[in-house]
Amino acid sequence: MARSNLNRLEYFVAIAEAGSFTAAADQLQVSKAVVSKQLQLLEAELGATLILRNSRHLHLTEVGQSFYTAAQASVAQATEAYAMVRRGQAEPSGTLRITAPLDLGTDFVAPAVADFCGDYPAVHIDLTLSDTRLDPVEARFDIAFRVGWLTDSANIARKLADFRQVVVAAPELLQSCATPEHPAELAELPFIQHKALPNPLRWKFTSRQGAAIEVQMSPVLAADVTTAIKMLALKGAGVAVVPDFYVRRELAEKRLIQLLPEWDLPQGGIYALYPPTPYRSAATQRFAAFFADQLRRQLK
Amino acid sequence: MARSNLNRLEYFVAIAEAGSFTAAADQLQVSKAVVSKQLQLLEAELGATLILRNSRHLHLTEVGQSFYTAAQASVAQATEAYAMVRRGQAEPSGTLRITAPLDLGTDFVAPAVADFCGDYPAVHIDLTLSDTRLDPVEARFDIAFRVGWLTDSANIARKLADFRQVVVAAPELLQSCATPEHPAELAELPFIQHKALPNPLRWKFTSRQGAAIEVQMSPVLAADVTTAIKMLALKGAGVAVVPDFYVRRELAEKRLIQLLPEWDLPQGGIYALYPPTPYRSAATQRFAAFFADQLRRQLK
DNA sequence: ACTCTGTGTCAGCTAAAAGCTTACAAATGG
DNA sequence: CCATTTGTAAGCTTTTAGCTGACACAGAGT
Repeated sequence: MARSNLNRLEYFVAIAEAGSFTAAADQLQVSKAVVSKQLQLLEAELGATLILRNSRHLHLTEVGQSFYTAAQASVAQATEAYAMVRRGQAEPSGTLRITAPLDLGTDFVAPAVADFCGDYPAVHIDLTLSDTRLDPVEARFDIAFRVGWLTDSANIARKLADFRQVVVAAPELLQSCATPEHPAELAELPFIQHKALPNPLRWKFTSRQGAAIEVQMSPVLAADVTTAIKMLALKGAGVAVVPDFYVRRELAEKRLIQLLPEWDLPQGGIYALYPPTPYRSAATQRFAAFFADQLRRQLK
Repeated sequence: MARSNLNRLEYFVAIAEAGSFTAAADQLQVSKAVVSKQLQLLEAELGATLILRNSRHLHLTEVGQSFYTAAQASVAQATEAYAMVRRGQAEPSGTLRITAPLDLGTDFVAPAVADFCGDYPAVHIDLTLSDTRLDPVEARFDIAFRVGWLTDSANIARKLADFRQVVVAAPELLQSCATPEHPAELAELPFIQHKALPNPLRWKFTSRQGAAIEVQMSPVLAADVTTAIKMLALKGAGVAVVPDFYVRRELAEKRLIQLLPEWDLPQGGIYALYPPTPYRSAATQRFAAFFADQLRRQLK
């Protein structure tokens, strides 16, 4: 006995509803010969005659009637399933799971999330801020934002922006010790170490003229979270290296001073990481675009 | 956007339920490569990722979840539709519409129907007795029994038995007039005419020795129903030509006498007529077999 | 009785799927 | 670190869906 073929249900239902093979063919956008043959195949699969037909009229047999009832329900349900997903693709909805590092997360992602939710009330956002780099597929995130440098992974990455790292210190600290004129002098200053970095004490400076120097810092404090680093630096506990975007306001308000502005540290990137799926939900796409836009505007 | 292909729903549901592509492939009896590709095609049709997968684990995305719910329902309904019909094909059920001529109907079909209903309570039989030859497809009969000779039609016929026609008269009648020794003498006797026959007065007799003669009867009475003919003959109203199977008991009980037993009239057949469908319901097939068997046994 | 028109079916063909097998990369458990 | 399992890719074969054009049939209307 032949295996069932659900597509034929669609043909049968169309015939039953259209009232003729020709009409069904038009509706399904195929030739009437196809409709005819598909029904024959369906009847063969079932071993039963569903439709009595001569070239003028057609009506369902008794089995045809009961088969129609069930088939119609199935096809309607299937159509609904397709429509549901496609509708969801067009109009963002559902839950969006996002993770980001604490710094970027608090200052940029969280406000964006708030704005986005206002625009798309059908979307529910679940935001997880953590400096441990959570894997999108492992932890089921739709988007994972990254700051810095990407480790190799199977995920799909898109760079949203570059950022500079800057050496900063509180004005109070600079009163007690001389403002350094050269990177080498930093080794003498108390340094606040970021433990989450791969090599938190060794920094490579490059001057605009092309000179390069690596400096080994002397840690007085350590933290594994950039927010804490910033707080410590603000309190004058020491010198710290932080992303520029994260201390924009503090620099502007002179609560932190950038040291050695003539020397550059390695640039990093702000990335969006997606699980390696061929298609992304409308909500995902929309939020990613929304956030990239907002970020670009603020960092300009 | 690609048109929907309901078969893929079955693949998707199988994957989701089996928990792996390999298991789903086994269950569907196809290679795993096919399962993989079909899911990719489904995702392409939908423009959404349904299943997050790496070579070790897989789990549904959010859209995948809701799609699964609907798809599962659809597939289950479809399977049920198929099963329903196939079950019906295996185990007779439903309504069986039968028509038969009055004579055959009362004496043979009706008792068979009674017995059959006892054996198959799931079958409901709708029996229509009428000497007007109803068309199976026109009047939606599953089986139409015919006695005599078939006119050309698109329907499917199967001969169940032969029958002889016999000339009969009541013993009372034969007291008032001499028992005929030769067909020609019948022309002198009062004849009961069957108006439903194409040529009810002209009968061709054949002797065992090969002699043939056509006789033109002289009607005294006419009826369009064999039951009435028999009744009239029993009352001694005249001579009549009737199918042998219809007067077996009366002949055995000597309430009717067969005239000219050495001469034969044209033989006819008892037929079952079906609408011209490629497949017949289990109930139809079963009843036809049942009836043919019972008929054969009684006419032996 | 006729043709005319629209209907379902058949035959023969082409193109597109569905399917298999083999090979391979990634992940995991010993 | 190897053995094993799992999903995917590539190349190929077979099956199916689909088209067109011809045909037989049933009514409707001259």
